Amino acid sequence: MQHSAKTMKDVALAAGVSVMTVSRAFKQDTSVSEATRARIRTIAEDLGYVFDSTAANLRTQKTNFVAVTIPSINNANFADTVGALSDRLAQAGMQVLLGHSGYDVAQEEVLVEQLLRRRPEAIVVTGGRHTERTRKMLLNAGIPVVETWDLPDDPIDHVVGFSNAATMAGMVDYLVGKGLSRLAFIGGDTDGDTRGADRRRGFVAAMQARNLDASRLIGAGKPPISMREGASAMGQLLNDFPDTQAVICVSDLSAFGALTECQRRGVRVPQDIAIAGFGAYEIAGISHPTITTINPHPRLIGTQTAELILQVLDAANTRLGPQRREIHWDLQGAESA
Amino acid sequence: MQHSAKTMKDVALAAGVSVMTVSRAFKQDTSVSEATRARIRTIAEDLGYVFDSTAANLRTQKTNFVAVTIPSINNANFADTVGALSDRLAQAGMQVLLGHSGYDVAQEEVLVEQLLRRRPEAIVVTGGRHTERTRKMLLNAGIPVVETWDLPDDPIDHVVGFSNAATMAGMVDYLVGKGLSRLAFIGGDTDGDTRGADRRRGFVAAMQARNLDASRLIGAGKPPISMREGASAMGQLLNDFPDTQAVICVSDLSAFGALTECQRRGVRVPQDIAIAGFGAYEIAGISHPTITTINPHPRLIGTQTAELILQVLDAANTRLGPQRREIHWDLQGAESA
DNA sequence: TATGTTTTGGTTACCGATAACACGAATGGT
DNA sequence: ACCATTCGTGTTATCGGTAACCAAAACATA
Repeated sequence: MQHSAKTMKDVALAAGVSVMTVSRAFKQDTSVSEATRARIRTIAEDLGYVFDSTAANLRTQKTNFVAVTIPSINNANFADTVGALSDRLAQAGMQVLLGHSGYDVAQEEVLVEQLLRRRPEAIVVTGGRHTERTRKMLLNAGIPVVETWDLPDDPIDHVVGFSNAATMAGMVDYLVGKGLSRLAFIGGDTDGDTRGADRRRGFVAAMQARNLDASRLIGAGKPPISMREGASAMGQLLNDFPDTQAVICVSDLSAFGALTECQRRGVRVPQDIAIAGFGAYEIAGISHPTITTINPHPRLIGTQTAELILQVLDAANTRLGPQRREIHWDLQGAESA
Repeated sequence: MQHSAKTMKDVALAAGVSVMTVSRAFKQDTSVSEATRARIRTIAEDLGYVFDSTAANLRTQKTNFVAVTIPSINNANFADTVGALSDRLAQAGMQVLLGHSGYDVAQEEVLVEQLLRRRPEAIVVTGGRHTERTRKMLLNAGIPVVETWDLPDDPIDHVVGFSNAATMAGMVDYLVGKGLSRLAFIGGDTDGDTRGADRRRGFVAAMQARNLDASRLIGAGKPPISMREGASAMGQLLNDFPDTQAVICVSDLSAFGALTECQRRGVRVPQDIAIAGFGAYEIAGISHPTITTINPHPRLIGTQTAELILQVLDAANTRLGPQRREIHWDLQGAESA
């Protein structure tokens, strides 16, 4: 069964034509008669020939790869973005080369280097904070770079994202507008999750701007924060700051965990304490009560990124400058706050 | 900024050595002095040179790619498997090339063809049901093939999985052991999700084997079934078969949706109706009540698959036969059933 | 010092496709 | 019937690395 892999040469031989003709038969290229093309295709299929992209990539200097890094593959938000990105790029015949950095910029650096070796035609990174060397590699790569899920002050190239800090300001305003002022924040206790850290900073800044106490910060463990960690953080919050009126969690997963902890303790949500999350995960819309959250439209980030890439690659000759697409997030008021 | 990409030739020129020496400096190859290797590495970094795998892959006929197809990227179970697989393979310098088929075997066929063009050194597919042409392509590929998340009767090559039907038999036994006999099943209403369909068939077979009525099957929509669809299916079940004692859902997500529907209707779980899920998603362990579920150990499937691949590739000369690793699932008895 | 061995680095050909160019045959307009 | 296009196909060189082979230098041993 372990055949040596067939090449175009084998097909050419079997079809009695030159290798070049076989090559042509596998493309849109009109310079082959329909008759020979069909014949070659059939022969190729019969022989079990599979086109070798590797060789074509080298010759044409085009890989049809778009590299993508995300913090974790096991996160519905990022998965949504990658899914949408991948589907849209597939329509244009491009393939996603995915890597995950484990919420670690040092790991991201290793990953970016590995991915660039594969000569992708564009690269998408999640977030706007990177090591110095990562920045340098991305700048030198000579391909479009898109930073997503963030709105960096000093972008490397293109940006498709939103301000994590602004979402927190929006949520603080929403809660304050409901007459709640003793607010807390539950998030990771390191800056490994740079977007989570941005949200925490955004919370603190928004509170201070309104002359409110911003010291109720609960560290829930190493990012990403799970439901379970959200629950234990809520336990800690209820013990340490029993008069807290509302808590913003770094994600809906921790928010749901927090909610279950309240249920276990008989604390009513939102009457005794309001809970808000982030991400508009499906659970936010179906839990009981439903969770107030921020929808950053992950799929939209994916499609917009894909379309930006296709547009930039298409206009490569026209020298299109860095593009910036801001995604408008929504605050989904629901039952929990 | 749009430099033309540097090649080894540029580095060789700058370092005053031959291209071959540069090539050697980038490998374990001992036939270069440590002094020149360090010098070349430094010069390369300064020039912003990035190694081109494409060329190396063509020459060596090795890509370090392992292709993987999953039904959906947005599924915590498959994400766990891919994450574990990817991490383990990365240790061996291999990279995962991921594609998703949208729970559609025709789409899987397209995907497999695309992936094989990239000349992966092994390919992992989820499930044991494929189109005839997919089977043929995989058989002809001349690389190790691993079918996962299933235990096919007629495997293509290697297998790392478990019997979906057996898990349902186990769950039926568990529920019957609790004195419940009027059981229902909630799942997708097409066979798009082949593993889900296997579980439904397993449920029916197990019921019939125990002389129980297996007609309480609720179709919840096109796979994958969401929490929301689980909720509406539960509504339908409560209306159509009000005396049902327990329901098995095709996944924990639909089980959780079903649970929330019960909460909305004031139906007590498990006193009025017991609910069981599948997958051991995090939510099963933290919802209130916690959900009785099957843990198929998704990460274990990933690491076992990775190790099988490394072992088989390593022993390529030794002609190792098809391997079959059965993953032992656990029934996690919890509060909901 | 002479000879054998190891280390280090260079030369050439090649992986499997395709761009660029070439050329004979078919087609068309007058 | 003649010359200009267009069409269909072949030939050659090439993409950027590396295997295989080779040669000079460095080192070791008698």
